[in-house]
Amino acid sequence: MPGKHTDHPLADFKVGIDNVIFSVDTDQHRLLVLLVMRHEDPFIGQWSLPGTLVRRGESLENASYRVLSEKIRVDNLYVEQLYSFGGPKRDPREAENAYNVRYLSVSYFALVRYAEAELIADGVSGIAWYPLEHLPQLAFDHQEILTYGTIRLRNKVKYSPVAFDVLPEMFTLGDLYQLYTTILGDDFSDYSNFRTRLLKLGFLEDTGIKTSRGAGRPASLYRFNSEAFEPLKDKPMVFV
Amino acid sequence: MPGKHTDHPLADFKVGIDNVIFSVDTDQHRLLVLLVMRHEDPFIGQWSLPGTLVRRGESLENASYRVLSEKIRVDNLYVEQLYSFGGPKRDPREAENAYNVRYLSVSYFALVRYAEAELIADGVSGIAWYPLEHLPQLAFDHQEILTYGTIRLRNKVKYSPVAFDVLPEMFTLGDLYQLYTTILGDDFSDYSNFRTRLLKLGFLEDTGIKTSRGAGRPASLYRFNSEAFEPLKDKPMVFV
DNA sequence: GATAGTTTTAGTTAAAATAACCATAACTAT
DNA sequence: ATAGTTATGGTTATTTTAACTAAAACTATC
Repeated sequence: MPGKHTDHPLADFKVGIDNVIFSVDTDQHRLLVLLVMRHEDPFIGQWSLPGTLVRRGESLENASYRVLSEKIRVDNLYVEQLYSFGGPKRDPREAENAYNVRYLSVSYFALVRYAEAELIADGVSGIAWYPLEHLPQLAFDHQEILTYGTIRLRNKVKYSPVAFDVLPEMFTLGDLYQLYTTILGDDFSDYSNFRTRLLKLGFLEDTGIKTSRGAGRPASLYRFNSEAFEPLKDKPMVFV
Repeated sequence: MPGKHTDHPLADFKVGIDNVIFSVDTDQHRLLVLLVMRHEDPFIGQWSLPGTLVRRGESLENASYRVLSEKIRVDNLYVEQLYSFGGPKRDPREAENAYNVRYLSVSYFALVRYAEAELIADGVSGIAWYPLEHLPQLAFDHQEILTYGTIRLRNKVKYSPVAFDVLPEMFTLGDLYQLYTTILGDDFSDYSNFRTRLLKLGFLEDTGIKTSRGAGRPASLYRFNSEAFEPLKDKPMVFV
């Protein structure tokens, strides 16, 4: 029953998923995004965000997770939907098919633990972490999606405790500070003030265990207490 | 070329737009959402968010705006994309068609100026502003979309100057305060502190014009200066 | 094994922001 | 004239922030 009481034909869509998967290499102080090489047209030979088309009976979230789990093995991650890009002419395949099927992309944003993430090389597909400052040319409108994802990442990390999803169970305040400076830039806060502020919030438990990594005084290992964070979840924990 | 080197059939989609259109009736101190009565199956006779299916050649934004402008006449508004709901089984029509076409909804969020918004009655369709506290049962998953939109509205109004998109050119600080309390609740700030805080930010210009509305001392009319706001746009103007 | 270098920890202090008030001005209604 | 009402312009104590300072506890080196 297309058209109803009007005569405007409806558009037919394929729906794709594109994942903006970030990780933070704190050792090298780099913010990374996962890219895959395209092996088919359009944009063959170009880097792109890992994506797929949604299958029958598959939810958007599942499609997003399927692509992610095909590319990397990881246990600790944070995922949320980002934005939908669906204008006509955004995908060159639209011109090729007789029925004018359109391609809508629902993008997802993920942050994964770098040290733990293992890239799955299937022998064919190129796949790599790229630092945000040295990106290759991207296929489709993926640069736009990535830019949008980067803004979302910076906001997320400022206002919600996603950092603890990608840190190990126990971490030093230095680790945490490294994570924040890598994502937000070096000038966002003094380390000493960052410490006192976070400790005063009261959701970081000192385990008492000390760890020594190279030079300097050993640091205490802390644990994130999600129950203690609960009452604070509406307050902005702004670090700017 | 469905399937490529796998044999998983892709899903075919129709894409719909659903608009969560808010307005604020400051006189009655109510937050309103625009609902329309459905005149066809499924969910015939139930209230729903104003929506449509995307036509050939039409962008998502245009489809959203088309529905909005079919329902109300308004000049001043703020619009942004909200979220996409696309799981299988979210629309009963999916079961009815032979090809298992799925229905994905891209929702948009809008805030319009209440005093100016004129509902377009076409003689058939029921259309009404409903206060958020007294909602009827909604069709589809529209209650979920609306809940999501409400959260977004509260965040938007706290962190960005959307309020000035729906206030008249000139307004009193009392008008502004009314708008904020209606959206965020009465306990978010003392009026006096709200005043001093906003005035210190420096993007409100006192026109010097006084207006008297009923009892009390006449109030100054202010104007929003968007250039003066520009450098502040990254800072959270948190009112909690 | 003394010393320099490094990193964590634990402060201090001045300035700024916040929350809770209070007082007066300038109007309307009685 | 007087009471009621709303806008305006404060004050004050308390917190929060930003910029430093200093000591503690280790490693590496001479």
